[in-house]
Amino acid sequence: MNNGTGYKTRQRQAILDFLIEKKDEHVTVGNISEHLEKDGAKVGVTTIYRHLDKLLEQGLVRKFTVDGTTSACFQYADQAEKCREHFHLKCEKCGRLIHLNCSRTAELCSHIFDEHGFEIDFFRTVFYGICKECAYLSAEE
Amino acid sequence: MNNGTGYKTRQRQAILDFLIEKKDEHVTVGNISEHLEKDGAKVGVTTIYRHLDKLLEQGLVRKFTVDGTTSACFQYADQAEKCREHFHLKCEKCGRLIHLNCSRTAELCSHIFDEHGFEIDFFRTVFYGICKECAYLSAEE
DNA sequence: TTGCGTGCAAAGGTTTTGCATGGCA
DNA sequence: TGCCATGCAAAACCTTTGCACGCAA
Repeated sequence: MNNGTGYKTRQRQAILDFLIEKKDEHVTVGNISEHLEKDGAKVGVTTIYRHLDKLLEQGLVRKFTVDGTTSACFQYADQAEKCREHFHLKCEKCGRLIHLNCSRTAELCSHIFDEHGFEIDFFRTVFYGICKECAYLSAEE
Repeated sequence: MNNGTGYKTRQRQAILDFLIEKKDEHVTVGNISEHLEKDGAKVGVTTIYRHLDKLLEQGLVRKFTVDGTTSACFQYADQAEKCREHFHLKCEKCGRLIHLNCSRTAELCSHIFDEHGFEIDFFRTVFYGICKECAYLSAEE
C-alpha cells in the first residue's frame, strides 16, 4: 500500500525543508521559489504548486488567503493530527497562526452541528482577526 | 464641493443596483459582469473594477478574499454592517453561504476576545464544512 | 466645452495544463 | 523497466494600465 507521499526526490525534500524552517510564518510560492534558487537548489514553480497540492491533501500544509495580497499563503501544519480538534486563529497583521485550545470552541461546534446541522471542517476553518500583540502595537501609535 | 460620487452614468447605477440586490451575498467582478450582460446592460470589466475601487473608498462596499476562491469578493456595505455580527458557514459541497444568526457565536467571540485577546474579523472569517442537505444526500447513497 | 467615464487592447501577475524528458524504485 | 516526477512553454485567469472616444454637466 502506498502512503501517498510518492517518490523521494530532491525537489520534494527541498520544499518540505523550507516549509518546516518557516513553520512559524506563512510563505508564498514566490518565497519558496526564490529561496530555493538562492540556495542553488532551483525548483520549477510548476513542481512547487504540484507538491503543495499534494501536501494540502495529506494535511501537511495549510493554505490561506490574506487580504490585500495577490498570491496564496502556505504554512506547514505542525502536529497536523492534533489540529483536527481545535480551531486556528490567523492574525491578519503579523500572520501568526495561533492554535486555540479551548473547550468553548468544541462546545460551539457541537451546538452548530446539533442545532444547525452543519458539520465544521476543523482543518480548513480559520478565524481571521487581530492578535493581542498587534492590537497593542497599533493602539500605541 | 464634490460629494465624491462623480457623474451619474448607466454603468454606475447598474453596478450599484446589482450590489444592492445581492446585498446578502458575496459577489465577484465576474458575477457582476455576467449578470449585467444577461440583463442586456453590458458593462466592461475595467469599468466594474474602477467603480468598485471608488465605492470602496467611499465605504459603500467591502472587499475581502475568501479561502479557496481566486477572485476578490465584494459586498454592499449596508448589509455588510449586519454581517459583522454573525459568522458565515460555507458548505464545501454545494458552496452555499449560510448566515448564522446565533447568540452562541457572539458569546464565543466575546470569550475569545476577553480570554485570548484575539479580535475576530467577522467579515473575513468563514466556517467551512458540510451542510445538512449535503450530509443527508451523501448518507443516502 | 470641459473633464470625467468608458471600454478595448495590452500588460502584469498568479496558477494550471500539455507534453516530452528525467529519475526513483 | 514502469511509473511517477519534473520543468518548459503555453494557456487560463484575475486585475491593472494606456489610450482614444463618449458623454454628463
